[in-house]
Amino acid sequence: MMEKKLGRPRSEETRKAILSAAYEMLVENGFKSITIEGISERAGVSKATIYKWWPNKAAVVLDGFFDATVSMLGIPDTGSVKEDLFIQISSLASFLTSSKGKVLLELIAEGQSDSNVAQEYRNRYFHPRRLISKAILEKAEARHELKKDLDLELLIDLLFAPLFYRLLITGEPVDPFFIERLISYVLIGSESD
Amino acid sequence: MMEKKLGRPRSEETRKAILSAAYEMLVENGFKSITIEGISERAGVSKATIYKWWPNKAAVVLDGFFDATVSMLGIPDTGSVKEDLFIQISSLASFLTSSKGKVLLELIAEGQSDSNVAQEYRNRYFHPRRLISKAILEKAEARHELKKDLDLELLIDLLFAPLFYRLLITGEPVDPFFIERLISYVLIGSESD
Amino acid sequence: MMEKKLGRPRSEETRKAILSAAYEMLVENGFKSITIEGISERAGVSKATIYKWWPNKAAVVLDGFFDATVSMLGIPDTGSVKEDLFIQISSLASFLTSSKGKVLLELIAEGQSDSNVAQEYRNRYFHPRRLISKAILEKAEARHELKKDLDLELLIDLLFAPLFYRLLITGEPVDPFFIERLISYVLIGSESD
Amino acid sequence: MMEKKLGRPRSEETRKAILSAAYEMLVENGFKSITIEGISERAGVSKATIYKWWPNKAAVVLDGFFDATVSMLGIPDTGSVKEDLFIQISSLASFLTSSKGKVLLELIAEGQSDSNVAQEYRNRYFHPRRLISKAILEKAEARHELKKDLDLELLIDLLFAPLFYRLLITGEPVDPFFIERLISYVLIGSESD
DNA sequence: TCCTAATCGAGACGGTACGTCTGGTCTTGAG
DNA sequence: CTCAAGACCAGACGTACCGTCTCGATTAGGA
Repeated sequence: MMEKKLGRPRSEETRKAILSAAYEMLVENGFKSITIEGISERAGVSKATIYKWWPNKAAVVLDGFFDATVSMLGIPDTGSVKEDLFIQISSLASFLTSSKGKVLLELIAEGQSDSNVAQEYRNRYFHPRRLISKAILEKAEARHELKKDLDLELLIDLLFAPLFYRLLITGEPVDPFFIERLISYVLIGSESD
Repeated sequence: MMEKKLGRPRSEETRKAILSAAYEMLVENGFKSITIEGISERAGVSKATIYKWWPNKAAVVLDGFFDATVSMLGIPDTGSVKEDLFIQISSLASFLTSSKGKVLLELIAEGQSDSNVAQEYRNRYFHPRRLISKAILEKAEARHELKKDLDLELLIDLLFAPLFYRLLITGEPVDPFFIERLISYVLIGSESD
Repeated sequence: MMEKKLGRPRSEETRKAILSAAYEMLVENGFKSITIEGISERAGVSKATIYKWWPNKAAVVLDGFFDATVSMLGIPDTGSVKEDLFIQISSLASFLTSSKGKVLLELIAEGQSDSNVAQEYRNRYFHPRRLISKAILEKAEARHELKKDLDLELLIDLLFAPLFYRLLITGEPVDPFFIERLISYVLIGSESD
Repeated sequence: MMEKKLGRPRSEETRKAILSAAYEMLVENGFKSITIEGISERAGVSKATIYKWWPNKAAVVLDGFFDATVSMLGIPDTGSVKEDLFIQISSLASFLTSSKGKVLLELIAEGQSDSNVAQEYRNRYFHPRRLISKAILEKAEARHELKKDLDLELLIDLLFAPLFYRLLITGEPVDPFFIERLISYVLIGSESD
């Protein structure tokens, strides 16, 4: 019934050193420039140890990223959908446009050719945040701020997709004014009365 | 005053061989698996020749891709915005979900770490298509199908962003039913009267 | 005054398992292919245990070899030097050309870069056998089969060196006919009267 | 009929740099301590280039050794077999006991587990020298210094084997006095009259 | 029966070198 | 001047063993 733990236990210190090294290098020079050899050197750790616990570069880097990006994820609750959404979307936008957020975009890029990576950022990043958005909208629904029977999933897509569209594709700026207009427009069709 | 063209002229045959080789390999195994060495071998061309005319892998591959994807780009004109948009968005969606379209997503991914690539697909792919969308909406405006003073740029973002959001990030399906709901919802706030 | 033997005593079973594993692997695939890791696995023993008792690979392997090659070493005594020598040299030759003997040649090879190894095979293999050869020759001297005041050491070198010369260097065969001629020629200059 | 020589020709400079580096390291620290990586670094050459032209470490090192050890190989001709042999054997002995000669012993060692190596030193080193010994003995035969119908091959084995036997196995010294006695004893059975 | 001390297995770890691969540059001679 | 052929450097890849190191479980004799 009990799991046996034979042999020398895995060093937590080493694990952290690897993840920090990976994350630092990620922020400094971007995903593309990272090498396992570099991580190993920076972390003062043997390459073999890295390969022992992670199958490839993407896996280490993802772990490093999410290990460092454990955030609060509080649900804003001002009493107004618009404000709640503005808070959530703004904070996402300012993260994405920071140097740390750039990394997330690179991981999304990596996910196009590595489905494990895609799986990871969906589960570890997008899914939890989507639940929050949904909670915001459901509360608003309960307060009768919104029409009944709205397609909340579509609504969420409409609220978030443009941020990534601009950052990943068109390169247009994502500023508070844009977010303001975005929320306003998307919610027009959803207001009750 | 005239530019002199001394020596052996550049071989058009060679140029085409390189671009086709690049494109074929792109469709077959994806961007990541492409190597200049592979292209050189497949095209029966020296590596040095490739480097002579393109600065790096991404440049050749982009050229190969856009060289092969010269499409019609007709402006749909059914007399109904919804239908026009449905035609344009559907055809984009079916392209993006095809094996050739997958390549575009990979190029977008590549663009996250190589701004030249980003510049290229913006200018050669997205900009022309955006003009068409704008034309559709402006015609509709002229027909008074839409309210005056709409933020057309925002509208276009809202119509296209969700496709890429789903394909690049969430992995949710992009089917005709989704497109239908998307267009409907986005246009609610824009209809005149 | 007495040595204290505190703690758990060394396991004889383990010692044997290591030596047998080493010897088997030695005969199967040769010295070069042996790894401590392999021995440890095959013997069902921890690497650390091996390093506890032997300083390096060569030491274990040597022990394994000599542990398995404890031979009779009887002194032939037919009454005739030639025959006695023929018996001894032939049996050496047939050992050296067997798969087990090949190992001895590999150990000699190893001895060129590891003086401990050289020391070991000299003391544990060659010295005892040289004493026998000397005994044979001294008996013959006592029987007046040989001249007085012969340089027995030189004689022994001349009798054995060619075997190793052929096996280690020239690759020429070492067969009974060769041994016959060898002994005959070497003893010509040594016969009394 | 003509061999075509397409492409960039192999760099002679690079080839030499590799062989010298290999040889220097061989003499300095012995065969065991040599690494391809070390040679590559010392020669200022890419590892890939080394692997392009030589299949493994032994091959490079052998080439380096024989490239550096191109010797005169004159046939001594004093008119006396004993003296001729003494000259040849002495010069071999002093080579073998020098730091450069130690390398040859290490190559012989390597040859025990790599038959290509064995083949090489037989063809490139031992065979030519054996021909000289034979020439010396044949001249002596022609001068009637030696008996007719002697087994010259055996004679040569007896003259050279003890040197290697002592150096490779017993560790006994190989000095002029020993060589003197060796030659004298071996030739006793061969003198005419 | 408990205590003390050494041995042992399992296996993590920092290293070093392996032999391979690709990117990008350079050198030749033919066209 | 262009091109094919192909040699070359740089540097990361992922693997294999090395020899060292915990950790917990065993196994003796002595208290």
